[in-house]
Amino acid sequence: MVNAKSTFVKSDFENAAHELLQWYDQMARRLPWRLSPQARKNGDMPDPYRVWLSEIMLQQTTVPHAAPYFDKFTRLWPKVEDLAAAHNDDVMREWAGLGYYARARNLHKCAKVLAGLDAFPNTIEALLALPGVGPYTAAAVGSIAFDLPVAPVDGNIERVISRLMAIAGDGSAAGWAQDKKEITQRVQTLVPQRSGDFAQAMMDLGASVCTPKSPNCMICPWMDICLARQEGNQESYPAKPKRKPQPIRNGLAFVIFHEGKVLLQRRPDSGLLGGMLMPLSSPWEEGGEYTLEDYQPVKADWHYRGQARHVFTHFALHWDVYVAHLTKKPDLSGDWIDIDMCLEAGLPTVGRKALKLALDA
DNA sequence: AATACGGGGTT
DNA sequence: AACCCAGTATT
Repeated sequence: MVNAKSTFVKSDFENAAHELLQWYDQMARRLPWRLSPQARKNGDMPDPYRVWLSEIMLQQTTVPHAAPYFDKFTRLWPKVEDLAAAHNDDVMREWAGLGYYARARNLHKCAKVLAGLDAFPNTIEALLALPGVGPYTAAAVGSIAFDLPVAPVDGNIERVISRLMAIAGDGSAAGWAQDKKEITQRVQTLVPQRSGDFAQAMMDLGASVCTPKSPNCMICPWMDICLARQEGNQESYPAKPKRKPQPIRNGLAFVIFHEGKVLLQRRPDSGLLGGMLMPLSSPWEEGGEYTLEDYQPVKADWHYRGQARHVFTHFALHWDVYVAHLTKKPDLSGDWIDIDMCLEAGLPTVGRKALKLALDA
């Protein structure tokens, strides 16, 4: 019974949380949704609404990308009741460009639930019941907003803990699933009294020190106790399965102008870019070939403006952009938006790319 | 367990 | 061009 892993005992990392918190007290990033460790030690706690909002925005999204959206949302809707009272179209428009648009729909749905409650849910079970809140977000909000004795596990913390405790399987999907389970269990054994700061400290460590490539171990508060560093294989952790390459899909975009306006249509609520405004388009199924003749939404004198390229999660789109200036208003459903306003109308990035090509010329 | 679902940064 | 994400919901 003597490999390195089975000899793990809690005391190996007995002071780990304390050492990390000492580092965090000096090095904490200042973020719009965050209370400083000094403020928290004085007994202040953050507004749970702001913590929840930030964590939804930060799902699979970097701090620099999310921060301006957080500022905008809290300016437009300072309290959860304000967000709950907003029109869904406005929420979707303001979210445009952040990606994973189901988050925006669930955010608004969740705000309506929260506005009907007497207090913000403050147990893991109650948080998990909210739309758009999964295991990570429940633990993040629980610890950061309420100091519940739990640790969130996101990609950063998976990496930090897998290195600290040398947790890595064979790199298969099944092996990684097992690793994640073990990481989630083991990190709980480290959680100190200041669980909110501990969670934020691990995120800061992952973001600024224990980076995926070339981690800066020399300035790490866990330098001496990190098992991966003792092995000298920091970068081999975590052992994640390879992602499979994405296929390319082709499609045609149809940007229709009429009397200084452009026609946009709202996509169905579910599925890719759900609920977002976009130019008209052919389908873009894998292996599909679409011709102007067969797929034009209206007979017109179409002009080719170039190809908009965009990478989604599981495929890349090569979208050939055609424009038409119609003198007679076509019989097509959708919203006619002033040309000057259309780039601020709340389009997802791929829609903006196509529109920019169409407006150049 | 696998897939759908954006977008941008780093190397 | 490959890799990395401050994940959740659905199948």
